[in-house]
Amino acid sequence: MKKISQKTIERGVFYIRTLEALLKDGQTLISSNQLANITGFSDAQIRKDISSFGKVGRPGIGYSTAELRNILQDFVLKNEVVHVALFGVGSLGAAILKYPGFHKDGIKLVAAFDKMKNKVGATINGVKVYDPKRAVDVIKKTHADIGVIAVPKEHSQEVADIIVLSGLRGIVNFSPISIAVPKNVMVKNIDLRVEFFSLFCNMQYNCGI
Amino acid sequence: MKKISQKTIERGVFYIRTLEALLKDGQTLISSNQLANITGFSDAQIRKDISSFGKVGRPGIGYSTAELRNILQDFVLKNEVVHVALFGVGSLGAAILKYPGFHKDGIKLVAAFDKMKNKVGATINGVKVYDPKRAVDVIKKTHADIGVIAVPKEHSQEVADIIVLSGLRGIVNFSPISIAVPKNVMVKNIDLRVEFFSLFCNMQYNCGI
DNA sequence: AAAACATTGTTAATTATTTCACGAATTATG
DNA sequence: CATAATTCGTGAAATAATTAACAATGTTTT
Repeated sequence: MKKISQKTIERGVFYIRTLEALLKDGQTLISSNQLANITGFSDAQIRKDISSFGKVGRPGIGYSTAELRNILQDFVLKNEVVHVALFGVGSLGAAILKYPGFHKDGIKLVAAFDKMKNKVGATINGVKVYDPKRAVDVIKKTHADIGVIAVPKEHSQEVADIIVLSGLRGIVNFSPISIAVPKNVMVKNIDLRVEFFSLFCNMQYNCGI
Repeated sequence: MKKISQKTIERGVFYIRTLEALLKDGQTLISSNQLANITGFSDAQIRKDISSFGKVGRPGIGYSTAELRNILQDFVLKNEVVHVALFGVGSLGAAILKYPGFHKDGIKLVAAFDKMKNKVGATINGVKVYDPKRAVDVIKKTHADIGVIAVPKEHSQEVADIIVLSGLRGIVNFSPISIAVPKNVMVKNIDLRVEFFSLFCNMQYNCGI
C-alpha cells in the first residue's frame, strides 16, 4: 500500500467538504480545474492528490462528484466515525459542542469534561458533561479516539496527562501553550494567535510582490 | 532583504509563545535543543529558522530567552498590533471575543458584527457589536487589518464579500465552506472537521510504523 | 467520421523544506 | 593552560512537495 502524505489527506478532507456542497447544489460532475477554482489549490495538485486514491476520473469528462466524494471518504475516514472527547466546557468548549454538522459528518462528540460542579451532569447538544476524575473510565466506555483540550492554559498539561493515561493517541490542543506527550501521541495545535499573526505577517511580506 | 518562508513565520509565532512561557518561569537562557524538546521541532530546524532573523545566539551558551523573544516579535509583528474585525457573534464568535491573552499579545479585536438586532449595540469583553450594514465604515474607522468569519455557512460568502469590499486583505475563515476572494486576499481556513479527520487519519496511517 | 476540444493520470522538472555535519565560539574542568 | 564539552550558524546533501507537460482518452461539432 502506497503511503499517502499528511498534506494530501488534509487537502482530501477539504475536497470532501467542497464536494458535499456541490452535491447539495445538484452538480454531478466536476473537473480538477473547477475544483481548483473553488478551493484555491492548483488543478495539477488536485489530480495528483486524487490519483493516490485510485483512478476515479474519466479523461475528457472529469470526476463524478458523488463517486469522488465517496472514494475520498473511504480513504480518509474508512467509513468510520471519529469519536471525540472534549475537555473544558468554557466558551470555546461550548462552541465546539455546538459546532454544526459534526453529527452527520462522521464526527461524534461522545463526552465532555469540566471541573466546575455546576456544569457536571448537564447535557449540552446531546453530550453529557462529566467530572474529569472519571475521564479514564468514561473514555474507555465511550470508545473515544481523540481528546480535545479547551481548558485554561494552566490546566492544559494536566488534561494532556489524563488523555494520554486514558490511552488516546491523538490530541487537538486549543490552549496557547505546548503540551508534553509521549512520541506515539499525535498533537495538533490550534492557536488563534498563531493564525492571526502568521496571516498578518504573510500579508505584509507578500505586499511587495 | 531575505525572504522568510511562511513555515518559518508560523513556527516563529510558536516559538514566541513558548518563550513567553519560559520567561514567566524565570528561565533566562534556552538552547535550540531544549526548545526542540518543548516544541517538537528539530533543533536544526529551530536554529535555521532563527538564523533567518539574524545572529541571536551565542555558541556554547544558547539564546537569551528575552532577546530571542524580542527579535522574533520584531520580525513577525514588527511591533505592530493586529487589528481584527469579527463577523458573527454566535457561540464561536463569542469564544473568540473571550479568548484570553489577545490584548497583551499584539492582537486587538476592534469590532464585531452580527445581524441579530438583539446583539447589535452590545459590548462583549470591551468590543462593540455593530450592524453588518455599517461594516465598511466601521472597518475603516477602526483600522482593522484582518476579518474573521464566524457566521453560519449560508452567509460566509456574503460576509467575505463585505470584508473584501472594506479593503481588508486577510481573512480567517472558520466556516466549513470555501469562500471566493480576489487573488490578493489571503485566506486561512480553520475547519474543525478537517482537523479532527486529518488527525484521526494520520493516527491510523502511522500506527503500522 | 474527422477535426477540434476537454480532461485525466503520470512522469519528469522544479522548487521548497528539512536534516546533516562540521567549523567556530564559549565555557567548564582537570 | 590544555582538553573536554556545549552549542550556534551555515553550506551541502537529502527529502518532500509542487508544478509543468503531455500522451491517452473521451466528447462535441461539423
